[in-house]
Amino acid sequence: MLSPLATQILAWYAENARPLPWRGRSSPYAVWISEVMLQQTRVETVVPYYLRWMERFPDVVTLANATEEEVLRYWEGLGYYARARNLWRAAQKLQQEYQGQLPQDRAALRQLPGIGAYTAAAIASIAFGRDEATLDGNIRRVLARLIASQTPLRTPQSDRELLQFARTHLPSGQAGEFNQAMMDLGATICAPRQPRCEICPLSAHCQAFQLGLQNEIPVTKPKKVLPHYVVTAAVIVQNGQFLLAQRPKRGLLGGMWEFPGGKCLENESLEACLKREIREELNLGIEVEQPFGVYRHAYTHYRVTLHAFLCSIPNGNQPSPIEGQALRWVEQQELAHFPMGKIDRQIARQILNEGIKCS
DNA sequence: CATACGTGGGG
DNA sequence: TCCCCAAGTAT
Repeated sequence: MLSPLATQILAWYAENARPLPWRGRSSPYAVWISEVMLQQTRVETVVPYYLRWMERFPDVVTLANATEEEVLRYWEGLGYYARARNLWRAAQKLQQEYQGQLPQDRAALRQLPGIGAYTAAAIASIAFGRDEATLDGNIRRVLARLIASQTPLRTPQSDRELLQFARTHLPSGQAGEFNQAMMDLGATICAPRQPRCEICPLSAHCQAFQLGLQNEIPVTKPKKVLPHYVVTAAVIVQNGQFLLAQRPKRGLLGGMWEFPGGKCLENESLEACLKREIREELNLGIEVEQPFGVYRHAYTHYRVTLHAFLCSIPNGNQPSPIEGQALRWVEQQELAHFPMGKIDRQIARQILNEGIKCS
């Protein structure tokens, strides 16, 4: 027996499901890739990446046998790059331990790198028809409004309440549809701001709407102010080649390539900062020749203003990475082959556009 | 349990 | 310009 709420949302979904490339007769692999790409990322952003990815890595084995570098290149621009490396590692685990097939069980899925509580239940329900409820940002907001929950979202207490409610309405055999329907509803009607309650198929079941509280719910925790850092980067040119360094596998932009540099200390000049950073990281003395560009960027938890400088190396010195990071001298035309975050890609593009004189 | 982790679009 | 936030996960 379906609950009236489940009946309503499934009927709405049957008419209003967004036509997305991973919907329809998609493989479990396709569902997996789409779910990971969609983590904290908008549908419109994901679609072109998804299509390119599936063209190049159509199945688990193809992905497992690719290089990490190429995987990151296909991910470049999507952000949260640990997702790409985890996908690649998970593919290798699937190839070795599961004959290249995704497991169908939520608990087994949960053991793969990059698959957490949400994604495990999403794949189990969408790709394998399992009766699993799940919570993402959209579903949390929809459910919180349905029960007019005053509990701040993304807390263990809130998740317990919401998951319990979701399970009582989960239509057996149609959990995947139910979960996707809730997400589509959250994305298109039950929006964070200005929800369109007048056309919502669930308004008759929605306590927040009945109470006129749809703009007050869900309750969210106050945000913190983002710190701002001034950083420098060196475009080091020698014999027509540019020096690139690979970032550590863990942490910000893990495994991506960059023009080396780092954070300025208090009261430190840009040039002094750059020389110090290059000395610390590469045990290398450089000559700072001229300003190359200024780039502003906001990451999730801080902002940066990056000052890039054209630099040279006096008389035959050579860089030697202190932290064991990889270094490469790269021709202009090769820059495109190295996965980079947004700022470094902008610098690389500018190098190509301007055609740097080589010393 | 709090924090780190990217980027782009909309108001 | 600035703030919000979007199909979360790992530590």
